[in-house]
Amino acid sequence: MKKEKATIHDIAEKLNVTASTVSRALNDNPRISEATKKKVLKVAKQLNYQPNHIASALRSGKSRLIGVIVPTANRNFFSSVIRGIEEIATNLNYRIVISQSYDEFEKEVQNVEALLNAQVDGVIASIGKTTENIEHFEKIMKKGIPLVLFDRVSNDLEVSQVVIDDFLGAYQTVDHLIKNGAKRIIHFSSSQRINIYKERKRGYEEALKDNGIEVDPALILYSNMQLEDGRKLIEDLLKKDVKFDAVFSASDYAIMGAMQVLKEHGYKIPQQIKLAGFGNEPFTSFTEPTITTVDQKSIPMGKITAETFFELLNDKKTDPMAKKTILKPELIIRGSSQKN
Amino acid sequence: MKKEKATIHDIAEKLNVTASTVSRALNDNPRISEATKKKVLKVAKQLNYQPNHIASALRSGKSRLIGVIVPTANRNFFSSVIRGIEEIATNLNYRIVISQSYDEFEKEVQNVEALLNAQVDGVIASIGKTTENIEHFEKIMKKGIPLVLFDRVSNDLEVSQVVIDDFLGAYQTVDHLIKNGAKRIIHFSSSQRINIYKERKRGYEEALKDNGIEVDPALILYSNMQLEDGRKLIEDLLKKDVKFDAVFSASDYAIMGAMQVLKEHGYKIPQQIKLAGFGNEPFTSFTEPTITTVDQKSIPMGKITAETFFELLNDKKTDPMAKKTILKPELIIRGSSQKN
DNA sequence: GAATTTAAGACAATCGATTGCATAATAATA
DNA sequence: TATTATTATGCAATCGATTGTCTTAAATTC
Repeated sequence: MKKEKATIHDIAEKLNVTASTVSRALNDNPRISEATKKKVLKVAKQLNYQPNHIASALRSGKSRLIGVIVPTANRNFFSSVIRGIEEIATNLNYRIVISQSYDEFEKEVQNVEALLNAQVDGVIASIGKTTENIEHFEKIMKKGIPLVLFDRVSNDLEVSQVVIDDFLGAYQTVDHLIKNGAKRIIHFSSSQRINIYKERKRGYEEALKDNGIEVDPALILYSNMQLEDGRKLIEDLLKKDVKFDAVFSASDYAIMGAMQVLKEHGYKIPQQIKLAGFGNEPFTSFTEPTITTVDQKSIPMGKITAETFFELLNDKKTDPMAKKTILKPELIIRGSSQKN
Repeated sequence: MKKEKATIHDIAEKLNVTASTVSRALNDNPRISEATKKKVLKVAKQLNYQPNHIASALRSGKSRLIGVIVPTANRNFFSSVIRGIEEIATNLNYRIVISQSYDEFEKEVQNVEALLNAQVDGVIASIGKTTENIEHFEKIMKKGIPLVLFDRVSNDLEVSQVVIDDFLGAYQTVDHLIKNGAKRIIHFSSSQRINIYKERKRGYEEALKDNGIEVDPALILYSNMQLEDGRKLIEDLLKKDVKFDAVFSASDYAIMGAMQVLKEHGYKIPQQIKLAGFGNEPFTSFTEPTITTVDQKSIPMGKITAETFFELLNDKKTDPMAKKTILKPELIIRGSSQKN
């Protein structure tokens, strides 16, 4: 009953060959005859041999581990990307190691260190909100292992990345709001150091211009874009009696807060004020009215990120070009933005 | 510029000691003098030494990796538990390896195999819906490494587990519905092979009995409890003209579907029909009315699961008692269930 | 049939850290 | 001072798989 795990040496002994032969046989090396391979495979099964990845990793330098860094694992977007990554990785017999930065620069740096120490074969990450410099990511690249960024990326890093076309998503949304009668559109944004917010704002501005509406900086409000922020911003606007007929938020949470306050004040959505968010969080289809938003293609993004990662991993060329994949977002038109 | 990673041998050479001394010094072994330890630490920093976890893992048999198996990473509950686990694990300098079973038995078995091959130091898991037998989990236990189950557990396994008191959560919810005037309460449930659903049903039944209401099996409906299931079940009831004044669903998604259909048919919630779900999914606080539900304490559950795991890991006793932690759920009373 | 390839394995070093046992040097004890 | 304990390291094996080089025997070529 003693289940001592079998090693290649046990197999070797049983067949009167050496461990190297067994190793090569198991790896389908052409230097080993078919007959021997068959025998090895048979004994391996018989002994219930399970390869020791750690030993293999030590010698070969490949751990079959991918480090994944996200700000937080329990936001729908990130957990969906993780889901996508995991699916691809598992199929290729790789494992993913998750770590969270909590949007803290310090933790992000620590996470990179920890993952490198764990000898991951590469890293997939989405940059935290407070990340100031990117030396830790450069360290990964210097090691010569693949690094792929998704969604929250950095322009300072010559590295493969997967994003959605935030500009386009915002542009289409604002254009849609205008086509449905909106003229004075508030925009909720956040730190312009973060690409996605900069791009969404740009999309907002361009859509206004293209529709002959002047951009009024006073209508662009910056916050952390949580639900509470959305509430406060709208309450402020109402207090100051600022006139507006629509809100385009770069975050679904903030637009949710906005909608709550507007409804509390008796405004009719979408008749008096139209709303649109960004992210297609699950709750946006459960509210009343349902919220128009932009789908970020999170699961496909995870899959494509993983695929990009494996391309890099298998690409033996010395300096693989940094490849930028831009996914097309999808405007999901729902009740909060319809004409009357 | 060549950044060859330093090993303990490099440190040893520089100090004219052996690698074993360096290893012991780094591990703060009492057999090494303070003076030497200081010197080693200094040179280690100077060479930017980073320990190779793989090498250490091979020799010591400890990978500092925890395998985590969940049905899906992108459901709020699971991603929150993952978040909690990660937080604790990271603090203890452990890494977590995520894999998803997609509620498929086959995948779950494969995941266990893969994690064991990756030499994880233990496994934390929530069992899939279709899991028929538990041999794969027994295999983990036979290996003598910790296994902790959370939420979806198995009574057949003598293993530490962390759950919420599903019975209590359901009981309190149904009691609350009755106290608010409900008399004929529908219950949405799912496979009775899964503990949590069995317990929730039991809580429902007990609460009815304790309030002098007879349990009517016709009012208990079984499904997969997705949103669509909730819709269908309610549509059926309305078609059949079944009378009821409340619905208690073991899933928030199903109750959401129910609410949609009821509102579409002109029913007033909660005046005519009261609703309550289970899980405290984020969307339940954004609907109209907001949905009464039971909070499952997902992040604490993750943390406690991880803590239980580490207790087991550090417990050198041969046969640590399987420890069952039962968290108290929290009934979150919202608009969908209030008296008139 | 001698010379040269080729095929199939064996041998042994290696990856980097850990650890049981041995040893040298020093301190404590008789 | 001789003897025993103690302290601080060194030595070498080990974890399990991988891989460059070498060897042997069979196959091919002329």
